[in-house]
Amino acid sequence: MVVTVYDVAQATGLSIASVSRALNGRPGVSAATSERIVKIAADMGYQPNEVARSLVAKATQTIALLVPDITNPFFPELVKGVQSVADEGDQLLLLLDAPSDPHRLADRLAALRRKQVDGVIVVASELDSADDDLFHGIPGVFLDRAGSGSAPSVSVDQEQAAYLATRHLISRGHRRIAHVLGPENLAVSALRRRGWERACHEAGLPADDDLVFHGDFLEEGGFHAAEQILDARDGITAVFAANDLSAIGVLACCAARGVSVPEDLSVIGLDGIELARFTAPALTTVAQPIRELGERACALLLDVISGAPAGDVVLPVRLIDGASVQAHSGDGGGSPTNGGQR
Amino acid sequence: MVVTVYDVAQATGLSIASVSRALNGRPGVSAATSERIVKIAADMGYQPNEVARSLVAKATQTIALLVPDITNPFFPELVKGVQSVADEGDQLLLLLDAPSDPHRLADRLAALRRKQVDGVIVVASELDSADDDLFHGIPGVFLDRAGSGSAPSVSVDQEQAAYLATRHLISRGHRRIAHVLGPENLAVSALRRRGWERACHEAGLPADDDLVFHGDFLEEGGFHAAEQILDARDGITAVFAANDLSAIGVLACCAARGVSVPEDLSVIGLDGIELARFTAPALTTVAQPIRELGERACALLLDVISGAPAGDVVLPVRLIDGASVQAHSGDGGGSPTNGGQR
DNA sequence: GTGAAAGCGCTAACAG
DNA sequence: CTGTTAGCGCTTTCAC
Repeated sequence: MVVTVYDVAQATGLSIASVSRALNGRPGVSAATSERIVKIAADMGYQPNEVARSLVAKATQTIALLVPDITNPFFPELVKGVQSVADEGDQLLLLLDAPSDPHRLADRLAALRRKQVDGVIVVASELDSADDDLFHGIPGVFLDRAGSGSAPSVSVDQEQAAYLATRHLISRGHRRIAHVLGPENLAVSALRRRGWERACHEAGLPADDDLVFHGDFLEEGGFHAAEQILDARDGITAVFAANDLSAIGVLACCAARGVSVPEDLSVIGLDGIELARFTAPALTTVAQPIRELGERACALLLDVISGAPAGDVVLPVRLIDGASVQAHSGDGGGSPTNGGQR
Repeated sequence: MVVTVYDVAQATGLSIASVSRALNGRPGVSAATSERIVKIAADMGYQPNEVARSLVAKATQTIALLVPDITNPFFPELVKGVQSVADEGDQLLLLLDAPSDPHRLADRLAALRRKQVDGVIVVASELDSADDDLFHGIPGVFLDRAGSGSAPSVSVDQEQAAYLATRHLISRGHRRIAHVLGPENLAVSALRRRGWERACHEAGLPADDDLVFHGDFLEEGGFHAAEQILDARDGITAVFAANDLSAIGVLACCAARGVSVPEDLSVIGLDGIELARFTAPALTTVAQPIRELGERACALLLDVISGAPAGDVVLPVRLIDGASVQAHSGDGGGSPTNGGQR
């Protein structure tokens, strides 16, 4: 039914050894025979069985990427980055969703190990406990989570990113800045909150619980948080949402209630997803170099696999000026605001 | 280094056959020994090598999902659907991006075949030529593309969906309705355009080239198209964007130019992505049952793999009322519009 | 340059 | 109930 090296050997009248050599371009066959073998194999529609090959090679040319929630636009952009270098390295990329439950995550990882994947990248932004040797022997790297010891990582300084976002609002004269949290159990959420706090404290501004609103990194949570912010109002003139999706939820709520952004309320996000350019108004945000994060992570993994020394990588963020932040009448330093793009 | 059945056999003093039986819960071992084997194996940290197992089983318990552009939010939602039933079926799901170039697509498929995946789902919305036996022997199903003959498919009636979207605008009194196209080379684009045309013609409305604007299924293209629409204006009071992402681009452009939606221009999309609920204003759109499409496709594939008879599946769409469409002063029939949600 | 044979780790007859 | 023995399809020594 399916044609194997045996069939090719028989058809050519040669041994499977020669066939294998020829098909893999390995030396030890005369150019002439090699050519003949390749041609006949092609004619017969021979396709090597990678499973058999992997069994002897003890390598599968396959790496896995575990992503917490493919539905969040941040991750697909990350995937693109990983994909591009995986392709270059001729590795097949398996994308799968990572259970947030560390126990189930470990199971998935074990399954991958049994499948003999050559390496694993886990996007651990939404993972809390940095669990010891999650990887249990297989080469692995963490993406979007700072050094957890057990494996090299590629990430940005989340606390700093949040700090910068908040600084931006402060420089525009805002004195009461609300923060929409990420999911409470995540390390990133805590880091981003801390960055916001640091910026506020440093500027002598309040950063107490009254200014903190629950969120979930999704539009829904941002929308909800905004409802509460708008209900309370409480002198708040700006909000720093823990990520862009939350910020989009905030914008949606404002629109629904006729609160105009940035005139009545300034909004800043964090992530720099593509979509942020197409909100109304365009979202001001602190962007992570998303694609590059993916690329570096994959390159790093390839290094680890080949046994090269590998250290942690931390990439810089940068502010992207949209039209969702406006100078507030207060004092405040900073240059005059960009008043929107219309 | 890695522990194998041999090591376990040695440790228990039994044969590899018994070990294999016990580990797989197959009959032919006494409960007592079986228990002992399992325990010892666990202690030793034994992990079966799936590659070896696959070689003999001639099955990998793995299916692949080829998606054109994971960056378009439509697809991640689809993935979720597929994932859920793949999990139930204990199949590992490989997600990979499908080159739009049919030649490179064929290569990818060939690679998957060599990897011995048990089946493949190809999201073919963005594929033009329905190429004969793309699958070349491996069980496969098409997702989001109507019957192409070579493999069963799961889809919605795209022409009808577009027709419904346009009908909705017409029922709100709009008489000059622009259409933002999808990528020109795609079959879906043509179908959606045709649906728009049918609705217009049927109502005695114009559907000529002046009303058709290029797009790319992305925000960018929608934004661009909107610029042209607003520049020309030309009596246009509503636009039907070929997909939600395009519609989002249109909304962004309107916002940037101070054109209010739906007061000055009504906008309707097609897809029903999650995000459509959080635009400003919330997008009115014809929704595909995205998750269910994924679920059905995977279920169908599982059927095909197990040799069960499998027919094409067509799922219904439904209108989701947002706040981006408003009744137009003209005549028009239909019930009074929902004036926005604020 | 070419072939015979061993073996990757596992499952599945077939004997005992 | 348990062990021996063949392979699955391929790569790779090791002889010739």
